[in-house]
Amino acid sequence: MTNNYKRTLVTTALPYANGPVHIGHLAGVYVPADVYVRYLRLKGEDVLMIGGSDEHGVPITLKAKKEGITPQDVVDKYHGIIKESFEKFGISFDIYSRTSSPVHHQTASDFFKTLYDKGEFIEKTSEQFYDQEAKQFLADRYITGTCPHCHKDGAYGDQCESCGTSLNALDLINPKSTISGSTPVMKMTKHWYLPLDKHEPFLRQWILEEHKEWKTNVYGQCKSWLDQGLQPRAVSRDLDWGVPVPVEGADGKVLYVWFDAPIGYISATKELTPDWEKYWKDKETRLLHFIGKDNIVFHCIVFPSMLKAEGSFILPENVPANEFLNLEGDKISTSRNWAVWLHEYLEDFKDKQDVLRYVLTAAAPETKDNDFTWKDFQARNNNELVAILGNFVNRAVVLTQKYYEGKIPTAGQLQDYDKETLAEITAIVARVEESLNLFRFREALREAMNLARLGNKYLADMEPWKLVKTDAERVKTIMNVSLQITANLGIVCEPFLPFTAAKIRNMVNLGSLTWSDAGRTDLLAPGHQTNEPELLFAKIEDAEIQLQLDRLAASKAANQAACSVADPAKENISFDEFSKMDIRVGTILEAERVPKTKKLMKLLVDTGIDKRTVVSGIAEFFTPEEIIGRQVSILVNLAPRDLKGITSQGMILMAENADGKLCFVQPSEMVKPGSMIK
RNA sequence: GCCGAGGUAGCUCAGCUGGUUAGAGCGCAUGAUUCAUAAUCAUGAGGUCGGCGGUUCAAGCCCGCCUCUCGGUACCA
Repeated sequence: MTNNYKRTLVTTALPYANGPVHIGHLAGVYVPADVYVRYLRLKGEDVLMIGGSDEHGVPITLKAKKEGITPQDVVDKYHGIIKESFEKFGISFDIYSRTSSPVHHQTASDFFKTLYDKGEFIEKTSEQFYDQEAKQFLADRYITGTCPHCHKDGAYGDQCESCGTSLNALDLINPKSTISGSTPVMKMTKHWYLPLDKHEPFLRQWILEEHKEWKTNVYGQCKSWLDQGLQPRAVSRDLDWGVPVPVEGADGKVLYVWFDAPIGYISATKELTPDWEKYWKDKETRLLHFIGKDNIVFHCIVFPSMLKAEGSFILPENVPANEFLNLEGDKISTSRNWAVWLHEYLEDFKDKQDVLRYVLTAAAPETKDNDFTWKDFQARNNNELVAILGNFVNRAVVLTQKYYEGKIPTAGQLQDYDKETLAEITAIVARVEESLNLFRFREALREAMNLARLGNKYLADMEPWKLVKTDAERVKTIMNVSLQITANLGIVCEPFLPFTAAKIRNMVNLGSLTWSDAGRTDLLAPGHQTNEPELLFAKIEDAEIQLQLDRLAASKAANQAACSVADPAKENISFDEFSKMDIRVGTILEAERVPKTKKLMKLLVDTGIDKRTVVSGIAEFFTPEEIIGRQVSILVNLAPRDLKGITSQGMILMAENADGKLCFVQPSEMVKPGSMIK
């Protein structure tokens, strides 16, 4: 597969510049990509690794507003933190750029223009909220109001953070602009759409027929999207932060962030080399996107459609997407501060980049979500890196110092066991290579560690420390073999543990080697002088782990405290306004789940006035049997509404707990159906 | 509800187009050993392969139903 291509272009998902990078990003994208790229470089292949910060989009403008700074300030801050932490961590980007750069703006703008001129977009005019005071259209996120579902204030136009429901801004009750506080009006606005549906036949052929070798999670996800049918997707929006839409009459419109972000890969390449077209437009280039599973649809469906529509670009050959990494059993969350932040890790664990790289590779979420625990981190460091890898290298080098003042001894006549051991080096290297070619990084790393295991076993079986008293000549051979294994570790570990590999090569005093040197059993010539041994890894004590666990516990406590604070009171209303609501006590006579829904229950309620049908979103918490006969509060004069083809006449009042659980609001003793609640 | 991915030893995972007693690493137990950061090496215990049914001479792998986890999607008056 690899052989048909002359070069490889690796892109890594652009981290969103509204927060630092955490272990989830690393395990899913950057560590595997870096392992792969380092491996290809070692093989002497022509490869570029592209990265950068994704700096546009509404969340960044909101964050800026909240902190009273400009969007540029926000992205400057996080781009700086992210870029620096990647560098220190050893993610070997050829370039780490950003989408606020002039080159990117130009590139994205040109890309849009090309598609525009080719007639690849469709134009649609629709009504959207407009703030008359601020004179601008409002993104969903800029509108706040009362959630139509849980009736809490402070819901955003796209999502209510109280009940977690995704919303349509048009449904918000009492909408307000977060910019001026005024009530927005509806106004017509024009936008351009990429007709994904038009590319569907091509995508089906290209993915479902020609790329059956993609990972099952990626392939399945694509099939799911294609089977559901693709819709045109807006590529522009009314906002003042982003890449301006480069056509007449598009003032105040920018490219939608999903459209400009992947073009960032192209911009960065352009910034890196004048030869960029060779990497993007030559059929002999292999394009690979390293991403997390949340990005599958963009990189397998949307971006390829864009590239295809443009016409001159190549399409990805593979998209090795990973699943998600959890932390101590809970989902990683930037807003809830439930994460291990890279820049903090680098502070807390100085010079232990490879430890985290090792743990994240060994426990990478390659086939399903995985859990990172500090206990596991400690165990893998102490029991694997220290005990197996570090220890073997140390034994080999220390014995060499002790017996030969650090000079490589000459091997004598090889015994069968020596030959078998040397042959095993080659076999291991081949297996590492095979796994890496298939993007199976966990497996590759495990195999690389087998080289150290081989060394430990060889030493234990040969016992040179005993033999040295009776057969000094034989010991020279044993040590020579052990040192050849050590030197090989200096190569094989490079993709996974670059800092460690450099230390090993330094200890045995070898310069840079290539992957083709791996497997050789004469890397170290007799008489070659090695350097003083140094320990590769240090044990990590319980106290250090406890510190991290305490920090997480504190974060959890802070979240719970924030959760337990009741929402502020709503605006005052008059008694008349209250009186308009006709709330009664009713009795549930019948209840059944609405088929094909998760939450809906169809109820027949005796309101005292009549018997009426009400559809309520309570099916997640109650079974029909347990609620029949129960007295409940019901708002009877709410306008009827059709839900799943059933007319709901009224609303059952529910109390919602912080965890989202619902319970009925009912009278403390039985009352006559139809009793007023006032 | 629908679509997709997953549920294999305490933990993290392998198991190719179905084929002898289901594998690895770590952890655990026992033994050996001391060159090495009490590290290493050997041996062993530990699995109703999520559950039930079916196809087959033969199923972890194929089919059906159920269940749990994750993601997408519909849905909360």
